[in-house]
Amino acid sequence: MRPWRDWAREPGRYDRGDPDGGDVSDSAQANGARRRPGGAATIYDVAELAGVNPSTVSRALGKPGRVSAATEARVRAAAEQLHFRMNPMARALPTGRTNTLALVVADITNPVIFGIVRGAEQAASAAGCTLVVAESQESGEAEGTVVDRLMPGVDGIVLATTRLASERITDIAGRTPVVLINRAVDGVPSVLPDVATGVRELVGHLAGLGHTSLAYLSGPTTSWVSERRWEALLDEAERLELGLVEIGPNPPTIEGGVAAYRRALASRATAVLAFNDLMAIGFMQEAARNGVVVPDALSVAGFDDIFGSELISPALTTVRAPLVLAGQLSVQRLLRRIEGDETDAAGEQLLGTELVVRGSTAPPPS
Amino acid sequence: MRPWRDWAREPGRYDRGDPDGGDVSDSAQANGARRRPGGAATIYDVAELAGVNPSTVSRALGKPGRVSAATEARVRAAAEQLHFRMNPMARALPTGRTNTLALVVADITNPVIFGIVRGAEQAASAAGCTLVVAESQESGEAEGTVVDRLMPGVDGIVLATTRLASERITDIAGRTPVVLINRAVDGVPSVLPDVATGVRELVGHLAGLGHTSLAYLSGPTTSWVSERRWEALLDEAERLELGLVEIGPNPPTIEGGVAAYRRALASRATAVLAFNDLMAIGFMQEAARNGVVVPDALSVAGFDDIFGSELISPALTTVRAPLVLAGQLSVQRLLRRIEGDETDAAGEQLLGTELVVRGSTAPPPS
DNA sequence: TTGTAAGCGTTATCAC
DNA sequence: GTGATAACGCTTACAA
Repeated sequence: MRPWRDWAREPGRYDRGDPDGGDVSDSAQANGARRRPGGAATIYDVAELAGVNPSTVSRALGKPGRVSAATEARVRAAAEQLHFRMNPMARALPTGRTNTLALVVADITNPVIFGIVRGAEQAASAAGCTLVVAESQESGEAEGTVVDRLMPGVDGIVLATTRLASERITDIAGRTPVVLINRAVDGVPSVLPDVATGVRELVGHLAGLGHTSLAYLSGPTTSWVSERRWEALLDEAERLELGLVEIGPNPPTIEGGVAAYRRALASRATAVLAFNDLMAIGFMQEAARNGVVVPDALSVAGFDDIFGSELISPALTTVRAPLVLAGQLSVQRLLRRIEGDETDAAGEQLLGTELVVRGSTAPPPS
Repeated sequence: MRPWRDWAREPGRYDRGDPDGGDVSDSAQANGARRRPGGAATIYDVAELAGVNPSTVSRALGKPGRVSAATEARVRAAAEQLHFRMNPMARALPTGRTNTLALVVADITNPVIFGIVRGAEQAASAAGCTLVVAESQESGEAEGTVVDRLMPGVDGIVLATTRLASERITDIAGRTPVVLINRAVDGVPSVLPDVATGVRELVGHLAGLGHTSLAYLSGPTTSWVSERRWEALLDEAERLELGLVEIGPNPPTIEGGVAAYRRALASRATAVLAFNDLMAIGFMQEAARNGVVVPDALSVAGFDDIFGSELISPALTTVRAPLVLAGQLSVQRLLRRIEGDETDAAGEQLLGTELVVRGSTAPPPS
């Protein structure tokens, strides 16, 4: 019996109990993995089995070269035999590192998110981190609450398409590492689509087809990207001397696209650009219901190239954004920040976009 | 300076029978300079400010009526003032409860998952729990690893469309609370679509249109639901005296549907039922590329009613499953299990499905 | 290289 | 009702 083992086993007042005072071998023997009631094996169990001190187990399993090869082998074997898994909570306490990252999104059901989630999950698990996903349901209020709740339990946060005010974001970024997706805030690292280029390509495509008056279905006022797309559109429209109207704000959903239909039609624009594909799809569905043929009577385009954009008929012309990549990069940058690497401190990382021309755009009716 | 604060700093705990009398205050001081990484307050800080013992803070913030109203108010005010957030890791250690649930899915990018994730996230956050999402990428191997890694850090696990072997699932369920979605295993609670009814409705619909030979595009052999659908199809085909062939196994993806195209066509079946909508969509896309008109030349149907099924042209006839509900219910059942409620111990919970007839099914060519 | 023991922030048990 | 303190499982100086 090891002295430290005795201490740990001694029934204190707050001992979860083991009525038979010390010998747990009966049930332990049978199961092999369940030494303590309700719990898994600990480094103490492993240490006992391997005949070493718990701290040695910690070292053997943690750092590679800190113990002798022979000891490490013994410890590994014992850990294996007991199905030992390190308790991340217990580890988090002394180290302050939880190896957990949070991804906060506005709306989980928006397909734009899927790519981001997948990329983030991949990058996180590749780094041995756990990813918690939370949804703010398009509400800045709810998002703040979510972030507050998550903060103490994670090493850092990726805010994707956040609806938070800039000051709030700065504040949060001051307390914990943060990376933004689809939003730029001074002093906070972010991963963004290259809005200007994407808009330029799309408007160029439309102008090339002969369109001279455009309508933009904007997203929520809280959407930074929607605002930026609008600004870029204004620049391009001015440069190419095209007519342009903004219709919105709208919810960034299918319903938002449906709701904007009449106003867009009333604008007499010959091409409608939606803030995102979801809105473009809703708009096209409503057009179809009203007997307006896309693209013959009206061209429609979106942004993001979500799942479904090539399914709808006609397939949607859109500006593809590398969503999976955005998820991956944001997590990688977050991890770098957590490691204390401040080299890319507050930069905006622009992701190239790609114009995908499909069936929903054509020359305007003559 | 509060006495308890001093005592907390004094050598205690493991320091049995060997009081070195030396003070640890130097290192304590050094640490005290920068409190917690991130500067967050602890219950000690709150207690100091409120002029009470840390344990009182714990009680005041934890259980409602365990302290006097006056004390509770003082504690709450102090906590507020310090922006105190309870450290979930520290709390998890003595309680064994992490208030974290895991959702493990085969493929995050499969739209079937979206509804499940959303429902699970809603139910979890409604219960004050954090949801970690992990992906097994359709590999049972990877799924086992993921589960092992997650287990010590969560209170329970929802396995959605798991690719694990039954014994492995039973084993996991023996170590931690588990609820299954789209999979039944003896002794483990599960949430399932009512396969038999859904299949009966769909086959009835097809038979009513005049189809007499059906082809089933099966999913992976590891997919429990795919197997069940096949069995139910066999029953129905037999009962209605219809021809039926199985084509597969296939990956449960768009590519899987594309790949199965030629074999399905060769079967001369007039109606093709895919294991899921994704495969049905892939199949329809390939049919379109080959000039085969759906539903005139061939009827196609799927299962799940994912986002995109009503977008594709013709819109897909499918058996809708209440995915969001499945996510919610599974988390609710998991929580009940975690609370120790064994009443619904190992039941299969069947969710009603709904036949959604759209444009992809029609009478067979005469 | 390995053992010793303090400490992470919280809860639970006991004593007053 | 509140204070005191061991314990949760792990890491990490410091000692040996």
